[in-house]
Amino acid sequence: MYALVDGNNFYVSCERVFRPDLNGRPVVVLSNNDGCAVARSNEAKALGIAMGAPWFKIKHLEDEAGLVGLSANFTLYGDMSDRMMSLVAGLGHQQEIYSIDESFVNLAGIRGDLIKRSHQIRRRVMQWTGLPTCIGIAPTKTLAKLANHIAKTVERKPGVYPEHIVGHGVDGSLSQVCHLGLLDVASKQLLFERTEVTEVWGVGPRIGKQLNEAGVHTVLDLVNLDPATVARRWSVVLERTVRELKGQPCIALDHEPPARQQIACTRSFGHPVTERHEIEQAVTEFASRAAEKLRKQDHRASALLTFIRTSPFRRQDEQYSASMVYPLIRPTADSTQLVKAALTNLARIYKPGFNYAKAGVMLMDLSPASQEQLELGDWALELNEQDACTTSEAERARMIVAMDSLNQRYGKGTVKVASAGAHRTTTLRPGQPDRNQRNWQMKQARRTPRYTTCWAELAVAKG
DNA sequence: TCTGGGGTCCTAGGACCC
DNA sequence: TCTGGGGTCCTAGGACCC
Repeated sequence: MYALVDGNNFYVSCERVFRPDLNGRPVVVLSNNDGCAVARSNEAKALGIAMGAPWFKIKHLEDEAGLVGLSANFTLYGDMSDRMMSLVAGLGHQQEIYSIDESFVNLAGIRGDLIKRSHQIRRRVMQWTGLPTCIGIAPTKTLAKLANHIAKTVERKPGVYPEHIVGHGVDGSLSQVCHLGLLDVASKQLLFERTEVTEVWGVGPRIGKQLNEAGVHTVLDLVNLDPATVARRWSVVLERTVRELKGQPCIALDHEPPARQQIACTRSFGHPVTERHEIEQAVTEFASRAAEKLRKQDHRASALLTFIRTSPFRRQDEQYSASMVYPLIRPTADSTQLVKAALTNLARIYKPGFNYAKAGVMLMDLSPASQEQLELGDWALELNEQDACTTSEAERARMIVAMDSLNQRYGKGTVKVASAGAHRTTTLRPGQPDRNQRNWQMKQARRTPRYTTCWAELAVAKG
């Protein structure tokens, strides 16, 4: 049995903990540059504000309906999330943190009344963090998500589900806590019949539309499909969803999720940017931050992608979008090298005369640092005096660690890479590179010699 | 002149999630 | 004027090899 616990209107609830005056009012939390709504209070949802609605289109509701728009504070939400997650973990023995506001909990081996236990956890989270939550319980993760949806809907929209099933009062009702495992077949069928198929985890707008066209409108319709047919007509992914809805677990709990396979840092500018140096500045920042995330998970990257693009929303503008991958022969987490790579890419794809709206840096082909250490050792042996940098590998490593801890302590961007000198070398990394690296190497060989950078230009930017 | 078939790897693109 | 920022997984098709 699995539980899915999630925070209601999470970002808005976090804000309300410190701004109780916002209770009962329509509130949205806005993305970077106050671009669009990424969280909505129930009151804001009732106004018909969609997820992702651009602020400039809903701003008029400030005057008309008392709507409050808040700029996001993701650091705060992250902290609140950590506290919530540690409390929720007490619900069972294993927890998978699925997103900033959601976690699955494995309830195997937990005896006693799961509903009472869930309500206790909800009360504790509320008492200790001020965050409201809902909990769905079921034999599979997909069903637990569905149960959670039902728990929220019962609370928010009375009348959607038959009253004789969802009940009233706290412990006997499906509001806030919904345990599908305890319901009889007929009741479940009724709930499924009243739930749109697009509410199912794994069914997005596209597949939803296709299902509708095939006459599948409700969860009940989907459950009743034959999995083999679904696999043939749609995909093995949707087949898994159908099986999970039937109660057959196909998606396991990841209580120790694997390290990220890629790391991205991208932003919209908020206003059209044409100046090359402005984009260079942004790309430098993105590469540095991505590198920090990379070191935090103790990995190295073997490739870096830089992209820039104009805004598809500005129809009157000529559109341009380009990206380029920079292969790193020796996997690295060194900010200087990564910034250098990002800027080299940028120089190749940047074209003057366009109104740029967005840029980003992605690190790819990540591998654990431990593996890298060995390779680093081998590589260092091959360095001859000509190739050697002014600082040693060990010094560089110490500097990176110092940089990260300063940034962590005094805030993002306290210390950053300002510029980098490049020294051409042609040393190739020995050992057995994996397939991707070999591929990168081949491409690299056709393109440019490798750059090694020095740490002489590390600059303190703030304070 | 006739022009296989199976396997693997890689990439791009599409779908989904929050 | 102003339209988020992350991620994952799967599949189809091309390139290449034997």
